[in-house]
Amino acid sequence: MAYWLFKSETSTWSWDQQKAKGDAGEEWDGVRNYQARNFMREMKLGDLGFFYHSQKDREIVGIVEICAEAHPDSTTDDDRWECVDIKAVKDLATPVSLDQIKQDPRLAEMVLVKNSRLSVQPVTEEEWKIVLELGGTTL
DNA sequence: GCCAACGTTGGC
DNA sequence: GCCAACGTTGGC
Repeated sequence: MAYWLFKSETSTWSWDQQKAKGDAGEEWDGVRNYQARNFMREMKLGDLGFFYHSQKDREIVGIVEICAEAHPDSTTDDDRWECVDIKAVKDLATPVSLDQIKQDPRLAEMVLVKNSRLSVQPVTEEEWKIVLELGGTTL
């Protein structure tokens, strides 16, 4: 089981929109970055991820599950681009802000901190547990 | 709204 | 295959 983090600007695709899709889930399309795509290719059914709002809110708000492995991105004919489908699992009881993450020395190595521009990124099991704890959430 | 950091593109 | 120019992202 691997853990991931998906980043989205609230105005582009919000957590509320993701939740509205329910168990059907939704394509995580529109990614045009090789690193991000490569991570999506590694994802397996049932892997879990965080849903992060970038820009204005800057906080992790929820938990998602991979419900379809990498397939061609339906928003482009360019066959270089693939994406996975994700579905909302649950809200974090308390959102975990970027500030909190930066203040916690245990999370100093998170990709979110190290490479803020990467929109799809891996999360270690250690980091996963700490963020859940900060969010007052158990699965 | 600014700007630093980064990724991609294309000319050579 | 290098690197300058450009575009985009996202924190501040």
